[in-house]
Amino acid sequence: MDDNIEQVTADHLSWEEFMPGISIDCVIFGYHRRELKILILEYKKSGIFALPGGFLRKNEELNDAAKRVLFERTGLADIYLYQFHTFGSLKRSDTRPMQTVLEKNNTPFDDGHFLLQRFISVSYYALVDFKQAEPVADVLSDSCRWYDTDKLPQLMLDHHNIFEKALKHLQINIDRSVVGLNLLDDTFTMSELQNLYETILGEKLNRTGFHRKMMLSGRLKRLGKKKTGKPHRSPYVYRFTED
Amino acid sequence: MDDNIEQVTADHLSWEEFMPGISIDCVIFGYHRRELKILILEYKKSGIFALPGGFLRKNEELNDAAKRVLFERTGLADIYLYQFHTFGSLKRSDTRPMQTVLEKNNTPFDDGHFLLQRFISVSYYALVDFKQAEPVADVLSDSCRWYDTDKLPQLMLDHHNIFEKALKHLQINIDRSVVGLNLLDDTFTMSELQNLYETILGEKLNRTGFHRKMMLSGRLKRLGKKKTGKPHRSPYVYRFTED
DNA sequence: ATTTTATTGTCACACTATGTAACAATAAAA
DNA sequence: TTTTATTGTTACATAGTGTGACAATAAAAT
Repeated sequence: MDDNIEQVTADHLSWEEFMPGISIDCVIFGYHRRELKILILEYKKSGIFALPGGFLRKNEELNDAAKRVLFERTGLADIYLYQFHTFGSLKRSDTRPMQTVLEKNNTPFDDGHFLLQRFISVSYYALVDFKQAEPVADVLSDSCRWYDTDKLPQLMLDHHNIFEKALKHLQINIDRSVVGLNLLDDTFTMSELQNLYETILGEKLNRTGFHRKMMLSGRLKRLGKKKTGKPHRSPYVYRFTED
Repeated sequence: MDDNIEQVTADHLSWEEFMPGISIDCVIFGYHRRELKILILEYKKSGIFALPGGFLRKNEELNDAAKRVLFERTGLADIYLYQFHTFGSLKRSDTRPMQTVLEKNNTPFDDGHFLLQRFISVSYYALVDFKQAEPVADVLSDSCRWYDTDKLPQLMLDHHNIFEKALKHLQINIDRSVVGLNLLDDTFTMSELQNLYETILGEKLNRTGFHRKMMLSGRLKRLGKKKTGKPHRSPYVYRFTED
């Protein structure tokens, strides 16, 4: 990354590099200890929470812009990304939260400031390895942190709608091995995979049926046994085959 | 509609009413005589074909803009519309086709003309009653006509990609009764419904299995018998129940 | 009036997928 | 050696789907 938001905000003319009116928002999913998590930014001293986002450069592919946002917030490249919807409600035009953010940052602005436009948000969800990601706040933010999806703070504008729609798409796509591949460790037990499913779907699944379905799918390769140190039969570990 | 494109093109300042860089494209599906069709515009004297599209007014809901485009091209309101993807490839930035269109229309323009920007296209597909729609060309076009989806002309920019992605989404959504409801007459025979499925999916389906699945779905109400005037048993006619 | 024709509605059977309970295997603690 | 909790597997019932067979029928052909 040879540019960053700090340079951009320091020089208002730099906003000229971006397409006006188009923003990119990312629902970045991680998974740890039976909890589904997403990354949330907190703007400085404002108590305003938002999904990580960014803008589209005038000579940049739309999907590349989403990858760039991902990289800037997590340090990770080659992330699974899926564009699931574009949000264009007029309710998104409320500029008060962003005015508050700019004030708290002591950033001078007028009504025509780039960040105070109406934005159409092209939204992606991403699947990342919770352990590998290193969340980084942007210049306007104090923090970029993981939040359990069942304990989210109140989010700016329609960002909670965006999250809910992303989760619905994730639930529909759960049977693609890319979901387990990106949210779990490289190898895992059948119980760990079932726990992931149950967390994402928000419901208990039958153990026998789940086991059979996964084995018949042909997407899992059984490796050795795993020592759990617990007083019962030790489970096999599995890995996803490429598909 | 109290505005139209004629007024807009006559007065360059009117482009100020629209969000820059954002366009809306519609894949408008119809069905007639076992053929799936979409509406295609032909720009005046240029041999350039394109999907019907439009732009987003600064104070307009994104979905309302799509409805407006639909109404302008078909005269129909209350159409089934589904936003399926947003296209933002740099390949869309090639302004030569639109320059040709403007030249053929004897419209003076410079490099900064509204229509010669890079546009991000928010794309919808629509399902309309082929018999009720009355296709209307816009000012830049000679015609707005139905084309069989298996005999499409070469389309501008990435419009063929857009069509293909719309068709994939239609195929995935085919089991929602809204598809049959909007593409068939109010009442229909089982064969007519099966023909629609086969046309959309591009494959033959088993008659017995199709019949059974439809009846078990609970989405069909059997009405009376239909006189076909043909030398064999006459079929029942059905109607979709609301869901 | 009877037979022929093509299509429709339904049934029967096989096969697959899924929900559920039961039971044996097992690793470590008791 | 027994107990405990979890895992892997099997068995059976139920639901869904693919396929062929056959009777019902509306109008044309005889």
